[in-house]
Amino acid sequence: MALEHAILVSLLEKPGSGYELARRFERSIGYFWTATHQQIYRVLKRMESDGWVDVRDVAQYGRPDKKEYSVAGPGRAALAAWLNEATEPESVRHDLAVKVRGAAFGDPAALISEVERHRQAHTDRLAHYLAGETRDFGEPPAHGPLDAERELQHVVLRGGIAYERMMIAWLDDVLATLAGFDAGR
Amino acid sequence: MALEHAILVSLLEKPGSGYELARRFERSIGYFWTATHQQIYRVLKRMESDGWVDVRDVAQYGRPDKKEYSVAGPGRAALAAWLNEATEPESVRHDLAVKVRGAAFGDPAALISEVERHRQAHTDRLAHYLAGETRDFGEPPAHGPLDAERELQHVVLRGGIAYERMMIAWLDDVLATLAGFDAGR
DNA sequence: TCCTCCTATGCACCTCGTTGCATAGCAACG
DNA sequence: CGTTGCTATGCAACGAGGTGCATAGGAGGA
Repeated sequence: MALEHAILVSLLEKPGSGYELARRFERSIGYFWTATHQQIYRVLKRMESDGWVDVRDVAQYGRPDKKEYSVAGPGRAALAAWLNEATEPESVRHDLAVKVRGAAFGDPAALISEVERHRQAHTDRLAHYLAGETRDFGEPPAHGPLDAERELQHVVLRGGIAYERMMIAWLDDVLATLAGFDAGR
Repeated sequence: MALEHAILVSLLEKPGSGYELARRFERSIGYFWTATHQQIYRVLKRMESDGWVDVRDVAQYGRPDKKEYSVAGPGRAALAAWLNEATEPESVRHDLAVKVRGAAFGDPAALISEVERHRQAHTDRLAHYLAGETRDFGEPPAHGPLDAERELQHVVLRGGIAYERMMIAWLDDVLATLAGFDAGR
């Protein structure tokens, strides 16, 4: 389980509340690790009782108070230990691939609109990534070329961009294959 | 949940026992949808009681008897319904991406061997895919160019190949980034 | 003969993840 | 003043998924 480690990384990048973490998991972090607010609150409780994070009540004006979490020593140690631990690549799960193979036993042409829907979703996400790259990494950093945090965030984003481009190209391949059945009928 | 649909597709391609399905999920199907034998047996029971599949006891010599499952009418209908249903892209989970961003708060160089391990795994899998492609799709099919089942299996395999190539290229990008910190120190 | 391995099926338990719901403060709008 | 909507936290229940273990037939080797 890497959710607790993903939370540690996010809190090291910037301390915040459960609610703020949940919103980060809808954007940057969530592009390669998803979590709902329920999971996050539950795991934060456990991490707090394990001494991995510290909590601080923060009064806010114009909105409800919040609990701001930050990483404590044992949390840092746990993250360091996990980084040195060998983990297997996460299992891939593409329901669309199941559908494509299943289309052989139904109407392949009926799948075209579904594939196009997925293609659109990946195109949108790619545009979003590219906009984020220009915004956050377009200019060389003011504090020298060796800011590890920034460089590593950028290489992860480049991974997301490569993934979306690969998916769009593959979905075009799928569409061409499906169109071939139509034409050849 | 697509496990039941993945099982339906696999049984339509070829009827078999839970044990055989489990081994298929370790190879072809398992490249884009994973499942343990426990999940498979459990779901097969449910599918049987729902009338999605038929069972046939098969006596074997030199090994224990087995139950051979095949898809029944309601199962076919359920698959067709699912194919016409809009599903969201599965959420991606790359623990390595979490590690890469986490490396900013530890020793980036310590991550190199872990990244290289993953790169090797993806290289191995790519070689396996390419061998399978040559074996299964190298020759044009004897029964005409419009065998939908074969064509669709091939396009899914091409997706796997594209994924592995993308991952290898990205891992090289990560390694170059990590090496940059070492050199610049 | 015993040990190990492969085929084949299954139970019990536990964790992870999701859904639905509840509560509560405050802002903005009609 | 009521409704809607955003911030913020949390409980309860359920289903999916994974680990460990158990059983059982037969093959093959030490």
